[in-house]
Amino acid sequence: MNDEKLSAQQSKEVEHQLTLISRGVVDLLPAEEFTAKLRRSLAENRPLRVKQGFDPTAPDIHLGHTVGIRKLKQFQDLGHQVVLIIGDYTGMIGDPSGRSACRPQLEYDQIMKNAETYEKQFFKILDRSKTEVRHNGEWYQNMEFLEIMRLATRFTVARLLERDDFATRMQKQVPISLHELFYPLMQGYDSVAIKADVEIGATEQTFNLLAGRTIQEAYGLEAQCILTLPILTGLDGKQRMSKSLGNYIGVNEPPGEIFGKVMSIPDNLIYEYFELATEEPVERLAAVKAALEDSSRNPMDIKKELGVVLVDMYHQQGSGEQARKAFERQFSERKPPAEMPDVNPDGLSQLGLDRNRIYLVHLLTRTGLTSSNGEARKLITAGAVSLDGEKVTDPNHEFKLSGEVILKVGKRRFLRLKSS
RNA sequence: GGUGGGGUUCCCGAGCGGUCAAAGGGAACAGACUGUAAAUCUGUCGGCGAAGCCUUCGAAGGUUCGAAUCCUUCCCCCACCA
Repeated sequence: MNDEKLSAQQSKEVEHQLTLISRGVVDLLPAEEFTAKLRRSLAENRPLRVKQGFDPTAPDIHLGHTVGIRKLKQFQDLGHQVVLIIGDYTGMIGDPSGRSACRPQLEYDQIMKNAETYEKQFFKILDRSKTEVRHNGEWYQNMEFLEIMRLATRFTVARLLERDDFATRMQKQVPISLHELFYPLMQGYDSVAIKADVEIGATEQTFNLLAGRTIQEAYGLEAQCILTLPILTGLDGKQRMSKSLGNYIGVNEPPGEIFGKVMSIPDNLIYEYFELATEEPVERLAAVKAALEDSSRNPMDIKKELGVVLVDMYHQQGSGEQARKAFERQFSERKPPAEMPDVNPDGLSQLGLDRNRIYLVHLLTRTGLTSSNGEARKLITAGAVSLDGEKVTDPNHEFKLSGEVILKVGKRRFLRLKSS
Protein backbone atom coordinates (compact mmCIF):
# COMPACT_ATOMS: atom_id res chain seq x y z
CA MET A 1 0.00 0.00 0.00
CA ASN A 2 1.48 3.34 -0.98
CA ASP A 3 1.49 6.28 1.29
CA GLU A 4 -1.42 8.33 0.13
CA LYS A 5 -1.24 12.03 -0.11
CA LEU A 6 -3.90 13.52 2.03
CA SER A 7 -4.93 17.08 2.51
CA ALA A 8 -4.90 18.49 5.99
CA GLN A 9 -8.66 18.25 5.93
CA GLN A 10 -8.51 14.60 5.05
CA SER A 11 -5.91 13.81 7.64
CA LYS A 12 -8.15 15.28 10.21
CA GLU A 13 -11.00 13.16 8.96
CA VAL A 14 -8.86 10.05 9.29
CA GLU A 15 -8.13 10.92 12.88
CA HIS A 16 -11.77 11.59 13.53
CA GLN A 17 -12.92 8.29 12.07
CA LEU A 18 -10.21 6.37 13.81
CA THR A 19 -11.31 7.71 17.15
CA LEU A 20 -14.93 6.86 16.57
CA ILE A 21 -14.27 3.45 15.17
CA SER A 22 -11.92 2.48 17.96
CA ARG A 23 -14.45 3.22 20.62
CA GLY A 24 -15.60 0.15 22.52
CA VAL A 25 -13.39 -2.08 20.45
CA VAL A 26 -11.28 -4.82 21.97
CA ASP A 27 -8.88 -5.27 19.08
CA LEU A 28 -8.39 -3.64 15.73
CA LEU A 29 -5.81 -5.68 13.90
CA PRO A 30 -3.41 -4.99 12.44
CA ALA A 31 -3.65 -1.40 13.54
CA GLU A 32 -1.28 0.16 11.01
CA GLU A 33 -2.86 -1.73 8.22
CA PHE A 34 -6.24 -0.42 9.17
CA THR A 35 -5.05 3.14 9.29
CA ALA A 36 -3.52 2.71 5.88
CA LYS A 37 -6.74 1.29 4.46
CA LEU A 38 -8.68 4.14 5.95
CA ARG A 39 -6.31 6.74 4.51
CA ARG A 40 -6.51 5.20 1.11
CA SER A 41 -10.25 4.97 1.33
CA LEU A 42 -10.50 8.67 1.96
CA ALA A 43 -7.85 9.62 -0.55
CA GLU A 44 -9.50 7.65 -3.30
CA ASN A 45 -12.98 8.28 -2.11
CA ARG A 46 -13.62 4.59 -2.01
CA PRO A 47 -15.65 3.41 0.98
CA LEU A 48 -14.33 0.50 2.99
CA ARG A 49 -16.29 -2.69 2.67
CA VAL A 50 -17.14 -3.69 6.20
CA LYS A 51 -18.55 -7.09 6.80
CA GLN A 52 -20.23 -9.00 9.53
CA GLY A 53 -21.95 -12.34 9.23
CA PHE A 54 -24.93 -13.72 11.10
CA ASP A 55 -26.19 -17.26 11.06
CA PRO A 56 -29.97 -17.14 11.35
CA THR A 57 -30.21 -20.03 13.76
CA ALA A 58 -32.76 -18.27 15.97
CA PRO A 59 -35.46 -15.82 15.02
CA ASP A 60 -34.41 -12.95 17.22
CA ILE A 61 -31.78 -10.30 17.24
CA HIS A 62 -30.90 -9.40 20.78
CA LEU A 63 -28.85 -6.77 22.52
CA GLY A 64 -25.76 -8.92 22.21
CA HIS A 65 -25.98 -8.74 18.43
CA THR A 66 -26.48 -5.03 18.53
CA VAL A 67 -22.98 -4.44 19.80
CA GLY A 68 -21.68 -5.39 16.38
CA ILE A 69 -24.56 -3.99 14.42
CA ARG A 70 -24.15 -0.60 16.02
CA LYS A 71 -20.49 -0.66 15.16
CA LEU A 72 -21.52 -1.32 11.57
CA LYS A 73 -23.90 1.57 11.79
CA GLN A 74 -21.01 3.77 12.80
CA PHE A 75 -19.10 2.76 9.71
CA GLN A 76 -22.20 3.37 7.69
CA ASP A 77 -22.61 6.84 9.09
CA LEU A 78 -19.03 7.57 8.21
CA GLY A 79 -19.80 6.72 4.61
CA HIS A 80 -18.44 3.20 4.41
CA GLN A 81 -20.17 0.26 2.80
CA VAL A 82 -21.68 -2.23 5.20
CA VAL A 83 -22.10 -5.76 3.95
CA LEU A 84 -24.27 -8.08 5.98
CA ILE A 85 -23.77 -11.73 5.39
CA ILE A 86 -26.75 -13.87 6.16
CA GLY A 87 -25.34 -17.28 6.81
CA ASP A 88 -28.12 -19.29 5.30
CA TYR A 89 -25.60 -21.88 4.22
CA THR A 90 -23.22 -21.78 7.15
CA GLY A 91 -26.24 -21.75 9.41
CA MET A 92 -27.34 -25.12 8.16
CA ILE A 93 -23.94 -26.55 8.76
CA GLY A 94 -23.50 -24.62 11.93
CA ASP A 95 -23.85 -26.49 15.11
CA PRO A 96 -25.46 -29.91 15.08
CA SER A 97 -24.76 -30.51 18.76
CA GLY A 98 -27.07 -32.88 20.57
CA ARG A 99 -29.80 -35.00 19.05
CA SER A 100 -30.08 -36.88 15.88
CA ALA A 101 -29.78 -34.73 12.82
CA CYS A 102 -32.99 -33.18 11.57
CA ARG A 103 -33.90 -33.12 7.96
CA PRO A 104 -31.83 -30.52 6.19
CA GLN A 105 -34.76 -29.51 4.03
CA LEU A 106 -36.86 -28.56 7.00
CA GLU A 107 -33.98 -26.79 8.53
CA TYR A 108 -33.45 -24.77 5.44
CA ASP A 109 -37.01 -23.50 5.58
CA GLN A 110 -36.56 -22.53 9.18
CA ILE A 111 -33.33 -20.77 8.40
CA MET A 112 -34.95 -18.79 5.63
CA LYS A 113 -37.76 -17.80 7.91
CA ASN A 114 -35.32 -16.67 10.53
CA ALA A 115 -33.31 -14.83 7.93
CA GLU A 116 -36.35 -12.80 7.06
CA THR A 117 -37.03 -11.69 10.61
CA TYR A 118 -33.33 -11.02 11.04
CA GLU A 119 -33.32 -8.57 8.22
CA LYS A 120 -36.26 -6.70 9.59
CA GLN A 121 -34.55 -6.38 12.91
CA PHE A 122 -31.22 -5.34 11.48
CA PHE A 123 -32.84 -2.34 9.94
CA LYS A 124 -34.07 -1.08 13.23
CA ILE A 125 -30.46 0.00 13.52
CA LEU A 126 -28.91 0.08 10.07
CA ASP A 127 -30.00 2.08 7.08
CA ARG A 128 -31.50 -0.37 4.68
CA SER A 129 -30.83 1.65 1.57
CA LYS A 130 -27.13 1.82 2.33
CA THR A 131 -26.66 -1.79 3.30
CA GLU A 132 -25.62 -4.64 1.08
CA VAL A 133 -27.20 -7.89 2.19
CA ARG A 134 -25.79 -11.13 0.90
CA HIS A 135 -26.67 -14.74 1.58
CA ASN A 136 -23.69 -16.98 1.53
CA GLY A 137 -25.63 -19.79 -0.11
CA GLU A 138 -25.11 -17.61 -3.15
CA TRP A 139 -21.54 -18.80 -3.46
CA TYR A 140 -21.61 -22.07 -1.57
CA GLN A 141 -24.55 -23.60 -3.34
CA ASN A 142 -22.48 -24.46 -6.37
CA MET A 143 -19.03 -24.59 -4.96
CA GLU A 144 -17.00 -27.53 -6.17
CA PHE A 145 -15.56 -30.00 -3.80
CA LEU A 146 -12.15 -29.39 -5.23
CA GLU A 147 -12.44 -25.76 -4.31
CA ILE A 148 -13.26 -26.69 -0.77
CA MET A 149 -10.24 -28.93 -0.59
CA ARG A 150 -8.10 -26.10 -1.84
CA LEU A 151 -9.37 -23.95 0.93
CA ALA A 152 -8.55 -26.70 3.36
CA THR A 153 -4.91 -26.81 2.36
CA ARG A 154 -4.40 -23.43 3.96
CA PHE A 155 -4.86 -24.74 7.46
CA THR A 156 -3.32 -27.38 9.60
CA VAL A 157 -5.28 -29.50 11.98
CA ALA A 158 -3.05 -28.49 14.83
CA ARG A 159 -3.79 -24.85 14.24
CA LEU A 160 -7.50 -25.42 14.15
CA LEU A 161 -7.45 -27.53 17.24
CA GLU A 162 -5.42 -25.17 19.32
CA ARG A 163 -8.40 -22.87 19.47
CA ASP A 164 -9.76 -22.47 22.92
CA ASP A 165 -13.25 -23.78 22.31
CA PHE A 166 -11.99 -26.88 20.57
CA ALA A 167 -9.33 -27.48 23.16
CA THR A 168 -11.94 -27.28 25.89
CA ARG A 169 -14.20 -29.64 24.11
CA MET A 170 -11.42 -32.14 23.58
CA GLN A 171 -10.65 -31.96 27.24
CA LYS A 172 -14.25 -32.42 28.27
CA GLN A 173 -14.66 -35.20 25.77
CA VAL A 174 -17.36 -33.36 23.92
CA PRO A 175 -17.40 -34.49 20.33
CA ILE A 176 -16.13 -32.25 17.60
CA SER A 177 -17.41 -33.05 14.18
CA LEU A 178 -15.22 -32.74 11.18
CA HIS A 179 -17.48 -30.23 9.53
CA GLU A 180 -17.09 -27.84 12.41
CA LEU A 181 -13.48 -27.46 11.48
CA PHE A 182 -14.61 -26.12 8.16
CA TYR A 183 -16.63 -23.37 9.63
CA PRO A 184 -13.79 -20.85 9.88
CA LEU A 185 -12.83 -21.62 6.31
CA MET A 186 -16.29 -20.84 5.12
CA GLN A 187 -16.53 -17.68 7.08
CA GLY A 188 -13.17 -16.75 5.67
CA TYR A 189 -14.26 -17.44 2.16
CA ASP A 190 -17.23 -15.14 2.64
CA SER A 191 -14.67 -12.40 2.89
CA VAL A 192 -13.22 -13.42 -0.43
CA ALA A 193 -16.63 -13.49 -2.04
CA ILE A 194 -17.53 -9.99 -1.01
CA LYS A 195 -13.99 -8.56 -0.99
CA ALA A 196 -14.13 -7.37 2.57
CA ASP A 197 -11.74 -4.70 3.79
CA VAL A 198 -12.78 -5.10 7.38
CA GLU A 199 -14.65 -7.79 9.22
CA ILE A 200 -16.10 -7.29 12.61
CA GLY A 201 -17.19 -9.82 15.19
CA ALA A 202 -17.17 -10.65 18.86
CA THR A 203 -13.88 -11.50 20.53
CA GLU A 204 -14.61 -15.22 20.38
CA GLN A 205 -14.64 -14.83 16.62
CA THR A 206 -11.02 -13.81 16.45
CA PHE A 207 -9.87 -17.06 14.96
CA ASN A 208 -12.54 -17.06 12.29
CA LEU A 209 -11.85 -13.46 11.47
CA LEU A 210 -8.18 -14.15 11.10
CA ALA A 211 -8.94 -17.12 8.89
CA GLY A 212 -10.50 -14.60 6.56
CA ARG A 213 -7.15 -12.93 6.15
CA THR A 214 -5.39 -16.16 5.35
CA ILE A 215 -7.95 -17.15 2.80
CA GLN A 216 -8.15 -13.80 1.13
CA GLU A 217 -4.40 -13.87 0.66
CA ALA A 218 -4.67 -17.35 -0.78
CA TYR A 219 -6.98 -15.89 -3.38
CA GLY A 220 -4.62 -13.07 -4.10
CA LEU A 221 -6.66 -10.44 -2.36
CA GLU A 222 -5.55 -7.90 0.14
CA ALA A 223 -6.20 -9.25 3.62
CA GLN A 224 -8.99 -7.74 5.61
CA CYS A 225 -8.50 -6.03 8.92
CA ILE A 226 -10.36 -7.40 11.83
CA LEU A 227 -12.19 -5.62 14.55
CA THR A 228 -13.38 -7.41 17.63
CA LEU A 229 -15.99 -6.33 20.10
CA PRO A 230 -16.76 -7.43 23.63
CA ILE A 231 -19.36 -10.06 24.32
CA LEU A 232 -22.39 -8.80 26.14
CA THR A 233 -23.24 -10.66 29.32
CA GLY A 234 -26.74 -12.08 29.54
CA LEU A 235 -29.45 -11.25 32.03
CA ASP A 236 -28.20 -13.91 34.41
CA GLY A 237 -24.97 -12.02 34.79
CA LYS A 238 -22.97 -15.13 34.11
CA GLN A 239 -23.16 -16.38 30.60
CA ARG A 240 -23.04 -14.57 27.30
CA MET A 241 -26.32 -13.24 26.09
CA SER A 242 -27.95 -15.76 23.82
CA LYS A 243 -31.31 -16.83 22.66
CA SER A 244 -30.79 -20.44 23.53
CA LEU A 245 -29.79 -19.62 27.08
CA GLY A 246 -32.92 -17.54 27.42
CA ASN A 247 -31.02 -14.69 29.02
CA TYR A 248 -31.56 -12.10 26.38
CA ILE A 249 -33.42 -8.94 25.51
CA GLY A 250 -34.68 -9.00 21.96
CA VAL A 251 -34.84 -5.80 19.95
CA ASN A 252 -38.30 -6.80 18.84
CA GLU A 253 -39.72 -7.14 22.31
CA PRO A 254 -42.42 -4.81 23.58
CA PRO A 255 -41.40 -1.87 25.78
CA GLY A 256 -42.67 -3.45 28.98
CA GLU A 257 -40.62 -6.58 28.39
CA ILE A 258 -37.46 -4.71 27.62
CA PHE A 259 -37.85 -2.49 30.63
CA GLY A 260 -38.71 -5.35 32.95
CA LYS A 261 -35.80 -7.43 31.79
CA VAL A 262 -33.44 -4.53 32.31
CA MET A 263 -34.71 -4.21 35.86
CA SER A 264 -33.93 -7.83 36.48
CA ILE A 265 -30.26 -7.68 35.61
CA PRO A 266 -27.72 -7.84 38.44
CA ASP A 267 -26.43 -4.43 39.47
CA ASN A 268 -22.92 -5.16 38.35
CA LEU A 269 -24.13 -5.38 34.78
CA ILE A 270 -25.56 -1.88 34.64
CA TYR A 271 -22.44 -0.20 33.44
CA GLU A 272 -21.66 -2.88 30.89
CA TYR A 273 -25.08 -2.48 29.35
CA PHE A 274 -24.77 1.28 29.24
CA GLU A 275 -21.41 0.99 27.61
CA LEU A 276 -22.04 -1.78 25.13
CA ALA A 277 -25.73 -1.60 24.39
CA THR A 278 -26.51 2.10 24.29
CA GLU A 279 -25.27 5.14 22.38
CA GLU A 280 -25.00 7.36 25.40
CA PRO A 281 -22.25 10.00 25.30
CA VAL A 282 -19.04 9.32 27.16
CA GLU A 283 -19.81 11.96 29.78
CA ARG A 284 -22.92 10.14 30.79
CA LEU A 285 -21.12 6.83 30.88
CA ALA A 286 -18.56 8.37 33.18
CA ALA A 287 -21.27 9.77 35.43
CA VAL A 288 -22.98 6.40 35.63
CA LYS A 289 -19.74 4.67 36.43
CA ALA A 290 -18.87 7.17 39.15
CA ALA A 291 -22.30 6.97 40.75
CA LEU A 292 -22.18 3.21 40.82
CA GLU A 293 -18.71 3.16 42.29
CA ASP A 294 -19.23 5.63 45.10
CA SER A 295 -22.80 4.49 45.77
CA SER A 296 -24.03 8.04 45.63
CA ARG A 297 -27.16 6.87 43.93
CA ASN A 298 -29.43 3.89 44.28
CA PRO A 299 -28.42 1.49 41.50
CA MET A 300 -32.08 0.81 40.92
CA ASP A 301 -32.60 4.36 39.72
CA ILE A 302 -29.72 4.11 37.33
CA LYS A 303 -31.13 0.85 36.10
CA LYS A 304 -34.43 2.53 35.40
CA GLU A 305 -32.61 5.13 33.33
CA LEU A 306 -30.95 2.37 31.41
CA GLY A 307 -34.32 0.81 30.81
CA VAL A 308 -35.71 4.07 29.47
CA VAL A 309 -32.76 4.53 27.13
CA LEU A 310 -32.99 1.02 25.76
CA VAL A 311 -36.73 1.08 25.24
CA ASP A 312 -36.41 4.37 23.39
CA MET A 313 -33.77 2.92 21.12
CA TYR A 314 -36.11 0.30 19.77
CA HIS A 315 -39.48 1.98 20.11
CA GLN A 316 -40.97 5.41 19.60
CA GLN A 317 -39.54 8.26 21.56
CA GLY A 318 -41.31 8.46 24.87
CA SER A 319 -42.00 4.75 25.12
CA GLY A 320 -39.20 4.49 27.63
CA GLU A 321 -40.82 6.84 30.08
CA GLN A 322 -44.14 5.13 29.60
CA ALA A 323 -42.61 1.76 30.29
CA ARG A 324 -41.03 3.15 33.41
CA LYS A 325 -44.34 4.47 34.70
CA ALA A 326 -46.10 1.23 33.97
CA PHE A 327 -43.36 -0.63 35.74
CA GLU A 328 -43.51 1.55 38.80
CA ARG A 329 -47.22 1.23 38.97
CA GLN A 330 -47.13 -2.51 38.74
CA PHE A 331 -44.14 -3.33 40.86
CA SER A 332 -43.54 -0.42 43.19
CA GLU A 333 -47.14 0.45 43.87
CA ARG A 334 -48.25 -3.10 43.32
CA LYS A 335 -51.24 -2.18 41.29
CA PRO A 336 -52.43 -4.33 38.45
CA PRO A 337 -51.16 -3.12 35.11
CA ALA A 338 -53.43 -0.95 33.02
CA GLU A 339 -53.46 -3.46 30.24
CA MET A 340 -53.81 -7.17 30.56
CA PRO A 341 -55.36 -9.97 28.58
CA ASP A 342 -59.00 -10.60 29.33
CA VAL A 343 -61.50 -13.37 28.95
CA ASN A 344 -65.17 -12.82 28.35
CA PRO A 345 -68.02 -15.28 28.90
CA ASP A 346 -67.73 -16.62 25.39
CA GLY A 347 -64.10 -17.28 25.95
CA LEU A 348 -64.90 -19.08 29.15
CA SER A 349 -67.32 -21.46 27.57
CA GLN A 350 -64.91 -22.06 24.74
CA LEU A 351 -62.48 -23.25 27.37
CA GLY A 352 -65.15 -25.55 28.69
CA LEU A 353 -65.60 -23.60 31.89
CA ASP A 354 -68.90 -22.90 33.57
CA ARG A 355 -68.92 -19.41 34.96
CA ASN A 356 -71.15 -20.43 37.83
CA ARG A 357 -68.62 -22.88 39.00
CA ILE A 358 -65.10 -22.21 37.84
CA TYR A 359 -62.45 -24.65 38.90
CA LEU A 360 -59.45 -22.42 39.43
CA VAL A 361 -56.88 -25.02 38.43
CA HIS A 362 -58.53 -25.49 35.06
CA LEU A 363 -58.92 -21.81 34.55
CA LEU A 364 -55.22 -21.25 35.08
CA THR A 365 -54.15 -24.00 32.75
CA ARG A 366 -56.67 -23.47 30.03
CA THR A 367 -55.96 -19.77 29.79
CA GLY A 368 -52.29 -20.56 29.51
CA LEU A 369 -51.30 -18.86 32.73
CA THR A 370 -49.87 -22.16 33.88
CA SER A 371 -48.51 -24.95 31.76
CA SER A 372 -50.23 -27.83 33.52
CA ASN A 373 -52.74 -28.50 36.23
CA GLY A 374 -49.92 -29.72 38.40
CA GLU A 375 -48.14 -26.42 38.07
CA ALA A 376 -51.35 -24.57 38.77
CA ARG A 377 -51.86 -26.51 41.98
CA LYS A 378 -48.29 -25.99 42.95
CA LEU A 379 -48.55 -22.24 42.54
CA ILE A 380 -51.83 -22.06 44.39
CA THR A 381 -50.41 -24.00 47.27
CA ALA A 382 -47.35 -21.79 47.27
CA GLY A 383 -49.54 -18.74 47.72
CA ALA A 384 -48.75 -17.26 44.34
CA VAL A 385 -52.29 -16.96 43.07
CA SER A 386 -54.85 -14.33 43.92
CA LEU A 387 -58.32 -13.34 42.81
CA ASP A 388 -59.01 -9.65 43.09
CA GLY A 389 -56.14 -9.28 45.48
CA GLU A 390 -57.25 -12.12 47.70
CA LYS A 391 -54.79 -14.92 47.99
CA VAL A 392 -56.19 -18.33 47.21
CA THR A 393 -54.38 -21.26 48.76
CA ASP A 394 -56.88 -24.07 48.33
CA PRO A 395 -55.89 -26.07 45.25
CA ASN A 396 -59.49 -27.20 44.84
CA HIS A 397 -60.87 -23.71 44.90
CA GLU A 398 -63.98 -23.10 42.82
CA PHE A 399 -65.81 -19.87 42.42
CA LYS A 400 -68.73 -18.25 40.73
CA LEU A 401 -67.96 -15.37 38.43
CA SER A 402 -69.84 -12.17 38.92
CA GLY A 403 -68.76 -8.76 37.75
CA GLU A 404 -65.13 -8.41 36.87
CA VAL A 405 -62.33 -10.28 38.54
CA ILE A 406 -58.60 -9.86 38.23
CA LEU A 407 -56.62 -13.04 38.43
CA LYS A 408 -52.98 -12.79 39.36
CA VAL A 409 -50.30 -15.44 39.23
CA GLY A 410 -46.87 -14.68 40.58
CA LYS A 411 -45.71 -11.14 40.10
CA ARG A 412 -46.31 -10.71 36.45
CA ARG A 413 -49.06 -12.87 35.12
CA PHE A 414 -52.46 -11.20 35.06
CA LEU A 415 -55.84 -11.95 33.55
CA ARG A 416 -59.09 -10.06 33.64
CA LEU A 417 -62.29 -12.10 33.79
CA LYS A 418 -65.46 -10.48 32.61
CA SER A 419 -68.90 -11.84 33.34
CA SER A 420 -70.54 -9.90 30.57
C1' G B 1 -11.79 -52.54 12.15
C1' G B 2 -10.14 -54.22 17.51
C1' U B 3 -10.36 -53.46 22.96
C1' G B 4 -12.43 -51.05 27.06
C1' G B 5 -16.01 -47.43 29.19
C1' G B 6 -20.68 -45.13 28.50
C1' G B 7 -26.09 -43.36 26.98
C1' U B 8 -30.92 -41.89 33.44
C1' U B 9 -36.11 -36.99 34.17
C1' C B 10 -34.16 -29.17 31.53
C1' C B 11 -28.45 -29.88 32.59
C1' C B 12 -24.70 -32.56 35.56
C1' G B 13 -25.00 -37.02 38.08
C1' A B 14 -26.33 -41.43 41.60
C1' G B 15 -29.09 -45.91 41.12
C1' C B 16 -27.66 -51.69 38.80
C1' G B 17 -34.39 -57.01 40.02
C1' G B 18 -39.21 -54.86 44.06
C1' U B 19 -39.20 -49.86 49.37
C1' C B 20 -37.92 -45.81 41.97
C1' A B 21 -41.59 -40.82 39.26
C1' A B 22 -36.01 -42.48 40.38
C1' A B 23 -30.59 -39.75 45.65
C1' G B 24 -27.53 -35.26 45.33
C1' G B 25 -26.23 -30.71 42.90
C1' G B 26 -27.34 -26.89 39.29
C1' A B 27 -31.02 -24.36 36.55
C1' A B 28 -36.06 -22.93 36.77
C1' C B 29 -40.60 -21.43 39.23
C1' A B 30 -43.10 -19.63 43.67
C1' G B 31 -43.17 -17.62 48.83
C1' A B 32 -40.61 -14.44 52.79
C1' C B 33 -37.23 -10.25 52.65
C1' U B 34 -36.64 -6.40 48.82
C1' G B 35 -35.11 -2.42 44.42
C1' U B 36 -38.64 -7.89 39.26
C1' A B 37 -30.55 -6.44 42.02
C1' A B 38 -27.43 -9.42 45.04
C1' A B 39 -27.31 -12.51 49.36
C1' U B 40 -30.24 -15.55 52.56
C1' C B 41 -34.22 -18.77 54.17
C1' U B 42 -38.58 -21.92 52.66
C1' G B 43 -41.37 -24.73 49.25
C1' U B 44 -42.19 -26.98 44.37
C1' C B 45 -39.93 -29.14 40.41
C1' G B 46 -43.48 -35.98 34.58
C1' G B 47 -49.07 -36.05 33.45
C1' C B 48 -54.35 -36.68 35.07
C1' G B 49 -59.73 -32.61 39.36
C1' A B 50 -57.16 -36.20 46.64
C1' A B 51 -56.99 -41.59 46.32
C1' G B 52 -55.50 -44.30 42.52
C1' C B 53 -54.05 -44.46 37.66
C1' C B 54 -51.01 -43.29 33.20
C1' U B 55 -46.17 -42.15 30.73
C1' U B 56 -40.64 -41.81 31.52
C1' C B 57 -34.35 -44.09 32.51
C1' G B 58 -30.82 -44.39 23.88
C1' A B 59 -34.44 -47.87 20.41
C1' A B 60 -36.92 -52.47 19.61
C1' G B 61 -37.79 -57.18 21.36
C1' G B 62 -37.35 -60.91 25.43
C1' U B 63 -36.78 -63.26 30.60
C1' U B 64 -39.61 -62.42 35.24
C1' C B 65 -45.31 -62.14 39.48
C1' G B 66 -42.28 -57.60 38.93
C1' A B 67 -37.17 -54.36 35.03
C1' A B 68 -33.79 -47.90 34.84
C1' U B 69 -31.63 -52.38 36.78
C1' C B 70 -30.95 -59.24 33.64
C1' C B 71 -30.67 -61.23 28.19
C1' U B 72 -30.69 -60.32 22.60
C1' U B 73 -30.32 -57.16 18.50
C1' C B 74 -29.78 -52.30 16.83
C1' C B 75 -28.43 -46.93 17.14
C1' C B 76 -25.22 -43.21 19.26
C1' C B 77 -20.96 -41.19 22.25
C1' C B 78 -15.96 -41.43 24.51
C1' A B 79 -10.85 -43.32 25.22
C1' C B 80 -6.92 -46.25 23.61
C1' C B 81 -5.02 -49.28 19.67
C1' A B 82 -4.86 -49.76 14.33
